[in-house]
Amino acid sequence: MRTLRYAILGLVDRKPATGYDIAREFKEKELSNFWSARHSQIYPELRKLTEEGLLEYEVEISGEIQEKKVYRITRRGKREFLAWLLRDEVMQPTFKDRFRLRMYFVSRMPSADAAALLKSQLVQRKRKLDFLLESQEKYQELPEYSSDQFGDYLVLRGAILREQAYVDWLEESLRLVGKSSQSSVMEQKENALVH
Amino acid sequence: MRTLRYAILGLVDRKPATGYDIAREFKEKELSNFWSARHSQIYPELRKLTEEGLLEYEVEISGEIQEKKVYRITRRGKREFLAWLLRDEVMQPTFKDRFRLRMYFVSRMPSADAAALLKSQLVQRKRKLDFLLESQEKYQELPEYSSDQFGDYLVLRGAILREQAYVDWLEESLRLVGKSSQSSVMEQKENALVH
DNA sequence: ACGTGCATGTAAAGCGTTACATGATTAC
DNA sequence: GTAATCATGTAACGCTTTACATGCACGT
Repeated sequence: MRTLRYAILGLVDRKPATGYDIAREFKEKELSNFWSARHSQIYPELRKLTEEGLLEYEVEISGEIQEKKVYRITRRGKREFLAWLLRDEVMQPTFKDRFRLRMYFVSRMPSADAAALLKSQLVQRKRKLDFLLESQEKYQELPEYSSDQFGDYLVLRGAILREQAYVDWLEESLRLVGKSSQSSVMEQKENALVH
Repeated sequence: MRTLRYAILGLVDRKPATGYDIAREFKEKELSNFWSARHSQIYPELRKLTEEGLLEYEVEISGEIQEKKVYRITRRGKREFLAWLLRDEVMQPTFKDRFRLRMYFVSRMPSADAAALLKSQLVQRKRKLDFLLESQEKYQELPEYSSDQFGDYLVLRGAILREQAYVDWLEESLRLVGKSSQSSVMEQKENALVH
């Protein structure tokens, strides 16, 4: 699929960058909500892209000695990136999610443990959602289509809707675990042991 | 992380199964919304789990000759699975999504192409959502906590909320692309070329 | 007889994480 | 001086997909 390749091309197309810059985008920025890679994957990919003539770099000096390679996209790079960008793809059937997998097996654990796991996720997801909602405040009005901010805004909205749905699901699940386990035979036994 | 290992343990714990059965769960069932694997990964994993004493199998004959290995979970397998199930994990920071990555770079493509890509995804996601909503109709009432159906129901609800949020995001994005590009300079040039 | 589904495996290549490795710059 | 950040790489290992490979069972 070579997705990382195109993610890097796109980032460098937005703005010339070093490998370190790219790693930071994947770690801290909006982008990290739907793609990421470590520097150990990025540096070899930058090299490959340069060898293929899709990127080129200039060496800059920061301070006295330290060199950094600032990559720019080439005309061929732009062309290949645009071709990828316009490809209409079938949707990914599976978004792997370990927590959902655990919940699939929820009946194998005592309902108190299920509730604890759900609450822990809920705290984390809510924190994430709050952070995203704060980021949204930077946008007082809709950015112009042709600016990079427009893409930033679209995917930020996507992340917010996604996290909100996750939070809704966790809260609903917590309610259902409470409701369903109250009446269950298994739980009556558990309660009998506790009281 | 060895997630596949535990997914398989859990499935076999729910119900004795062959490798083929497991592959089918990952391909067609609710489970496929948040985890999957191909038979080429499943068969070696089943072998490893058997060698480690977490699974065991009996050979059954279907028809005259064809053998199939029906796996059951062992007591040690149950113990290890439960230990995994109760582990409280930090949330995955990134759910990789190629389509969102494309939209991050939306300003690099003409807005007509962006709209076309969004519409294509929308059709696919709506179809998926409809399928999930249909599946939900099977549940006339909340399954009992201790039944496998309870987990099925929880993750089905999760999938529905997730897909609904995706659909909402796509529709909102389509509106924003229309709105923002109407007034943009770039788009006026595009229109000038068309008319 | 033929096609679809059942059933099980291996091999190669690609993708991704963790760990190994090194050194400069900057702010306190 | 020292800690955090900037900066670039490689190696080993694990996970995942695609392709290669084989054969039986069942319905029409």
